Amino acid sequence: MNISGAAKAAGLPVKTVRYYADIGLVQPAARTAAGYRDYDEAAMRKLSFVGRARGFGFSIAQCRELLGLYQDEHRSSAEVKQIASARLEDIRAKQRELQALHDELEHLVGACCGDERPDCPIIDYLS
Amino acid sequence: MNISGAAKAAGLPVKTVRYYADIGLVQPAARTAAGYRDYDEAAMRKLSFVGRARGFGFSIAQCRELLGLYQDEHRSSAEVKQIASARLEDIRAKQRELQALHDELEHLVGACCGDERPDCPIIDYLS
DNA sequence: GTAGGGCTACCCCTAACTGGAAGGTCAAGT
DNA sequence: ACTTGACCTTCCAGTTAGGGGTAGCCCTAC
Repeated sequence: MNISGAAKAAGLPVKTVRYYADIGLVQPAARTAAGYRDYDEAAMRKLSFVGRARGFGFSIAQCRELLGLYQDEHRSSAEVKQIASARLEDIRAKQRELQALHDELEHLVGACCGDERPDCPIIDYLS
Repeated sequence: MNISGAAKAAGLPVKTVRYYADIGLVQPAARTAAGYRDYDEAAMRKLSFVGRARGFGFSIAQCRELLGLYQDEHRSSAEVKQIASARLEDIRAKQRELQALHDELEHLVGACCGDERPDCPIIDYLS
């Protein structure tokens, strides 16, 4: 399978798949005589795996780690769980931060009458 | 006031203040004979304003826009409210996205027993 | 006069791509 | 056989919002 086929199958942009090959995250199985990247079943499964993990917000480094575990017959589920748990805690921290921001900004937006006059509690608050 | 004084007053790193000057977001009032950036009251108020707006997650481009309104005697509060409302909607969208991610990942982490065995629902799900 | 700290510009680095240019390749149509 | 257009390659540059480090002035205090 050439790069556009593999990209389509994994639901990723071609540029991204090329990028993953460049950084050694997911290498094509081979190159054709003309130098085209050639993806086999296994490589395409890895692409999909990474695509899904990225969708979950795992970083490239974390994807590399997960991919190592994915390919490791002797992995323990504890290792995977630890990475996922850390990511879950990241998400919770981000949620708390966003909530505080949301509440404050909502308060400001609610206090601004939004008419023609230049008086604005949002500007006042930021000043 | 020199750059470190202005930075301290605005609660920003010196590098950041220099960066804001470089991109024309907040220019110093003048340069000394030696080429040092010189911040007056107005410039320092703008620095603080931007610092606070950045703390709210407004992008540099949005800060530029807000700063324009901040300095505009004839602004309407509606313009400001619109920018802040858009940002609020950004935050809400991000929150919804994070919540979905959180729930899914929490489910996966909960389903993983996390022991020595290689069987792992997280890996299974990503594959 | 010299030691120290502060200031300047300059360049490279980050994450994870994205866009574009220049050039080679492939398959279909004429 | 030739051409066209889509596809592939590599490489370079840019994105956000600065951070880190260096070399070389500058200013103040002792």
